[in-house]
Amino acid sequence: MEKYLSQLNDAQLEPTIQVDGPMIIIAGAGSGKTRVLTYRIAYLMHKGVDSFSILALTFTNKAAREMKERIAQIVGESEAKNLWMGTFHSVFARILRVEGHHLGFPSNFTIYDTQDSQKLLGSIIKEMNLDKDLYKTKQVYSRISSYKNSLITVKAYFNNPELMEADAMARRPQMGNIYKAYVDRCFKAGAMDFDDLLLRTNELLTRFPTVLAKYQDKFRYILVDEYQDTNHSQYLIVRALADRFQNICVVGDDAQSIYAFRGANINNILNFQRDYDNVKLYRLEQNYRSTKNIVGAANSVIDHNQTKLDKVVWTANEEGPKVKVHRSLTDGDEGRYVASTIWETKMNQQLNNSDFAILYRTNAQSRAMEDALRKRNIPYRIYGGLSFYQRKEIKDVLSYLRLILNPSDEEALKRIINYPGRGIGQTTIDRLVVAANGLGKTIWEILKEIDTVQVNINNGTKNKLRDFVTLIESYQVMNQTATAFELAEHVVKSSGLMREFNKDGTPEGVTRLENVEELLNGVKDFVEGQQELADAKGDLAEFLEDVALATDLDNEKGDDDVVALMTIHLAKGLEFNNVFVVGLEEDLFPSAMSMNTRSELEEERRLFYVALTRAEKQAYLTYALSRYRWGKLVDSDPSRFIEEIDDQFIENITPPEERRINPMLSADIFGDVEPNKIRFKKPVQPKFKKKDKAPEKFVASTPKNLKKVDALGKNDVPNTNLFDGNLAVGNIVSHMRFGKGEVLKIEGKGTDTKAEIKFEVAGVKKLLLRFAKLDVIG
DNA sequence: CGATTTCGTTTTTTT
DNA sequence: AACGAAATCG
Repeated sequence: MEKYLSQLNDAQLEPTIQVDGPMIIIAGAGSGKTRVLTYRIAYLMHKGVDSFSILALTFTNKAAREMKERIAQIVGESEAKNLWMGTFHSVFARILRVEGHHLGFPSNFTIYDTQDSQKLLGSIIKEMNLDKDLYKTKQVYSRISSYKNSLITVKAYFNNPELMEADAMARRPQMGNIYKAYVDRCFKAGAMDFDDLLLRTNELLTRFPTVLAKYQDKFRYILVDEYQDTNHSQYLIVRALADRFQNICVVGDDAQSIYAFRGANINNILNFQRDYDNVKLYRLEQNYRSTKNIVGAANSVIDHNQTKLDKVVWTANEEGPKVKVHRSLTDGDEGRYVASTIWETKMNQQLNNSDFAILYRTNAQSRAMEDALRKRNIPYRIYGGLSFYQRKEIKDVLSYLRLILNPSDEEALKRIINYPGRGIGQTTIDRLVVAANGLGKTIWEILKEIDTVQVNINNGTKNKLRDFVTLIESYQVMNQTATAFELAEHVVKSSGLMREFNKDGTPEGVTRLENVEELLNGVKDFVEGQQELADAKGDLAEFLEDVALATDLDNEKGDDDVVALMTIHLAKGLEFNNVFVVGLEEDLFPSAMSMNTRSELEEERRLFYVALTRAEKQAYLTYALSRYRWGKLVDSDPSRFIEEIDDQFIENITPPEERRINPMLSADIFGDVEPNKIRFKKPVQPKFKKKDKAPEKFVASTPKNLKKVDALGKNDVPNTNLFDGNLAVGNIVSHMRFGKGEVLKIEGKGTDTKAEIKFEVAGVKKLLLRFAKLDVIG
């Protein structure tokens, strides 16, 4: 143990060997908090704390797994495996399997994912004959989610006139009734959604003091990582469990709180010292990850936030190269710039692909990056987005497995009762739902009693329903003896799913088949992995739970040498040698949806801070002057976040000519640009005005005003436009792709002159003149 | 009842 | 641009 402790600096050592009492560690980015957490857990065990009585809550399963491995290296495998470690969701799902019966849930309850929940809400809204444009499932879902995360149960909702009024004012007076119906239906289906895993845990601990006492006694030492991103529900669980022994250690960085949109409450970390007595406070402020330039740039940005704890992150690392800022014309160019830079840097510095990450605000941005990387044959992997387990074909297979385990699972049943086609149509399903609701039973129960129950379904269809029941029951019998893998394979082959997937020979169809194959391999791996662990059952239920709570990051093979592409949210906690933060444009990052209030904007800024601080050696910030959004080419201004960085840490590297290393590779987004025609008379450096704008200014002004400020900045650029003045309103022009059109409007000047042109076929387009090659024909 | 086509919506981030 | 839901037809 001594040998490990000697690896820590003084600031890290103190909290590591502080055993008892409440404590908070404010850990700046890259300050070694994971190391402190792991060593602290090892130290607790070293000091005689029983490994069974330590609960460590992490933000991702991957973080938990890695931490466990590191602890195992110190204290040994057999001890480390007794630790309770995982995300809030997975740990409390595990506990609810055991204790859920107190609340009336079966131990094999299903975990509904977002898709399931929204589908159920969709049917409820339909059944209640509500206007689906007014009650959008997504909005209703997020509203209910925020109720749950704030611990507002259905009962609490109806006891709260303010809430009801707020929903009524928003022209959704039926919210409460939808909420009630949704909760009832989930309960009847033996299902919990993500938020229920926390809400029901709270219910359990509140309503059953003996259960609370049991877990208080069990978890004598509690550690919570990423505490700044806990929501109210999680906060209460932690407080309840830690109440008896008060051995609670939370770690976090208020500057990295980026999940307010799903209920995270930054006040949990800001107020921790008020919540417990005699809190010991530790700060980790030395950054070991990044160069001076990166740390300096990140600090200068986060300084613009008002809401924050006092903390000075510094580093003794080398100065390193400055943060590079690069401007492109389009998102396609941006991708090509990133890809070629990765290519060159890799060559020059002998780096691996995995030394690079491309981070973006929205998943949709991955496409341009992907295209560019593929053309350069740079291996990459996209994390997040539609996760593997949410793909249609995978959900189809999983729905069978879910239904076998829990036949009450309404969403699984509805998904597969007629897939592959069995001649059971929507009308039949609707009648089954009506019958089930009317009798207070599940659809499965109605199906089982189809002969006796009063339902308007003809005999032919009834036969089909009986066949379906027989099929599922035969699987249930098999599940008694077979492994999860044997069962899954049998289901895929015998249900007709395989035939269905085989049917179309399109490339997508082949991919689907491969995905199913991969799922089966995954089940196999799982079963084999579980069999190695003596105490695990290796059964279907556990597999499904893993799947329901898995994130894309968790499925990381880890051994691939690939460039990582992901959203900044997903990148939290990770680090890379070289990081590209792309799409730094107003309305994209910061997102247009997040500029209405100061707190939203500050969260965007923290997100940017997280992005920058992922980089060890070199950070690149890129933006494009126009990009395709919603299928249309849209002009954009550079993100205010670039301006907020102190000049001394950044360097503009937009080259005099757009980089088009290999014109053959750059099928341009316009499809009409001849690369050698693009010329600037001189290097066009974006000039960022450095005048320390107060954040208030951004909040007070409307987005429109902000745009003006930025536009002025852009117009400082010398007029280098070759086309300026050559075109007038009313001209008839010809465009290689869009064909003939008439110039409606010309706006802007200099390099940014744009023309609005009405094409005969393609309709009205706005084009950057410097870029679009137009022939004036009249 | 099922297949095909059209229409409309979507892009903020995720356990 | 891309996907899903609804409308339409067989």
